[in-house]
Amino acid sequence: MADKTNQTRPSSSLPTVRTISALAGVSPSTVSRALKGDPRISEKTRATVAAIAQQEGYAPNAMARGLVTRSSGVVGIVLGNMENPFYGELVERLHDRLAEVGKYPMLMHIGGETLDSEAIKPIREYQMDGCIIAAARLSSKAAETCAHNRLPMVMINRVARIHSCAVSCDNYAGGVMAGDLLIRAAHRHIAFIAGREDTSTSEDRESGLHCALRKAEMALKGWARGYYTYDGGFIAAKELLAGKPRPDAIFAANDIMALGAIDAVRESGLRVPDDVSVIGFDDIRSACWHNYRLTTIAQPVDAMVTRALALLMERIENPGLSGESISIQGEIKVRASARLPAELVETLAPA
Amino acid sequence: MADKTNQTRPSSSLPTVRTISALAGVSPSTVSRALKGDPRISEKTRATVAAIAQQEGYAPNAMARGLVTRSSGVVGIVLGNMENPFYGELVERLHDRLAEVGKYPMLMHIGGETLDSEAIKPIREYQMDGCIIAAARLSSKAAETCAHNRLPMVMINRVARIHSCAVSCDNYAGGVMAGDLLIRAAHRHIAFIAGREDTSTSEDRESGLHCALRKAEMALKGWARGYYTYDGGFIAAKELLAGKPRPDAIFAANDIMALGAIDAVRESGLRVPDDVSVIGFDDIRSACWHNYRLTTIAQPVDAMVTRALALLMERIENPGLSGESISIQGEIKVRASARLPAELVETLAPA
DNA sequence: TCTTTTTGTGCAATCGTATGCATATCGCAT
DNA sequence: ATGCGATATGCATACGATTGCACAAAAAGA
Repeated sequence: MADKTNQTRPSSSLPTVRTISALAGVSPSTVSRALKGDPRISEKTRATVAAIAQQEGYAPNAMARGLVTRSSGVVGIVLGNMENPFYGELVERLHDRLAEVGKYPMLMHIGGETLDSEAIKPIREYQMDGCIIAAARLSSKAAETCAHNRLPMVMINRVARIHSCAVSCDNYAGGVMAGDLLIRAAHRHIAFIAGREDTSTSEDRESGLHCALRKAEMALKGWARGYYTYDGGFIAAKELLAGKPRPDAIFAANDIMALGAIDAVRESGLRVPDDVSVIGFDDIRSACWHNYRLTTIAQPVDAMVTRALALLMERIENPGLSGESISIQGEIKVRASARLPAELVETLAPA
Repeated sequence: MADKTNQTRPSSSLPTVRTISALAGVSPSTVSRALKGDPRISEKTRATVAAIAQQEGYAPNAMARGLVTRSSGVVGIVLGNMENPFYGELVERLHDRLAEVGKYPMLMHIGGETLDSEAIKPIREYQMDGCIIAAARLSSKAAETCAHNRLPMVMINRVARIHSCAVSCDNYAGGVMAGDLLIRAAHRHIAFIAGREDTSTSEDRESGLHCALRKAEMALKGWARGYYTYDGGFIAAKELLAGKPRPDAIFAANDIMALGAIDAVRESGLRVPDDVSVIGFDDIRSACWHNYRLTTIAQPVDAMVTRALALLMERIENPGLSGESISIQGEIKVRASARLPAELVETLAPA
């Protein structure tokens, strides 16, 4: 009489709760409860079920589970252009942290100019639990889309303009640090290389620089857009170096532009930092390559990822929570691409 | 009497086939068929249903669909260490191509030394349709796991040692090209910087180099391991340069090691390519930075991705297909980091 | 011995979509 | 009028796990 409920599937299929329940002589519901540690199940049953599940190589079907629990366990990661290796590093850590809380990352890439509905289709189809937006550009649009779908979302490396969550490095403070260092090193003609239009990261870093300049009663002596790319930074620096007076320091809104700027300075027959100091932002791996030794503001990636996921998880559990912005202080990494202030030189000299 | 089947859900929930079917006055099955273009549904009905679905912002639930079709639409991408920006570029294109065929990428990262069961859990839980392995290391283990789960899989940038699919650049031919170029440029002391242990990419590139050397009746004059990292390449090059006779050319198994090598050469007070030529492999973005202008073998990433996905899709549709290895010819990018052969110089001189 | 409580399991419905099969409707030839 | 093939649609079930509720068995109390 148990034939109907206990029929085991042909062994070609993967084991299901029913396979396990039949083998353990209990009901499917007991198997389900035992496997997730429901306290109502006796220790003995739990052990039996666990052993059989292990032996049969059972893995619960996430789709079936998601269907009934209304939680897919999938978190979307929206990425823009991957030219900047910073995002690769970010993704790597996001993945690892997500895995710790049992979520899995599905990649979404918005490469082009537009955020078409095609790109965000998976967030609805897969009933994503939440979304992390790590694209500097188009992130407001992506955020709107998430909000519209009532999807918990947190932006990373971007401040919230609309009602939403965001975690970023304190870009303004970073800009101030960079500016201060340059000013203390007696630079008089400081220029800035901006990222793409409408990116708060670039704007805030620039504002910080302006703040530092203002305190020293100085003004920005050059400005060019580098579009967050190496080539953009190179061209922007070339342009700045052709200006009069020629800048003696360049602060770029991110590291790859700064590296491009260093190469431009050198190609112009000038030396870094003797003739022109260069400071970047991010502290990507290549920033500490021997050829560059880029002084830069390091983004606290670990802390940012940790806080971002905390915010996200809170909102997945409680969708009613309101938006929250966190900005974390970065750390200036003093390397060789920027001239040192006299007082620092003295400190370091004895070594 | 239609109350039971036609009850619309509270508007807080997302629309489902039933919502649409109630609004369109047809059955859920008709909605399902209409939306996926089943020819049995009349044009009129299809139009009505499509319009309502559009208006209600309906998106089919991928989990429910996956449950019944036994196909999740999810393809796993197994990544190793992301230090090499090559993988970032690869992932970007993989995503875009997958989207074209209606598959979505879920990231799996195997950072550590071991490929623990935790890392591959999602492939079973999410009933992935297939898997792309883009990790140089541990890929055999990952492949074994896939095979064990009867999961269609293709390795990329890695040749198949076991019964499975793989798409790679023709690493051997690339090694030959690099070797030939160096030999034709009259280099006499050629050294090699290897990647990590047990990676076919590194071994095949080295074999190609050896082949070229043999043809010219020469022998390798230096060998060091660079572990596929910038620092590794730097240290390896330092070591090679300290050897006697000092190499006048270095071929590194990938670009970041080559960049490290260039920096090491320069830090040793030597010039590239005047004193030492350097050739890399991959053609990552930073290879064409002005400071390096690295001569390298460009991997045909687009073609590799295209072929890899074709293989994968074939095997998703027909799991019985046997393993297949594809290797695609790379292209040598002649830049400034390697001295040019006399005949090439003449060709280029007039320009 | 008979309740009452506690503890452990099972039943059955549910999530949203897909699909084999039955059926209704129509046109058209017999 | 009857039968037949097309064409278009609905019914019912399956996919696999979860969970509210009912219920059985054992333990505790009267």
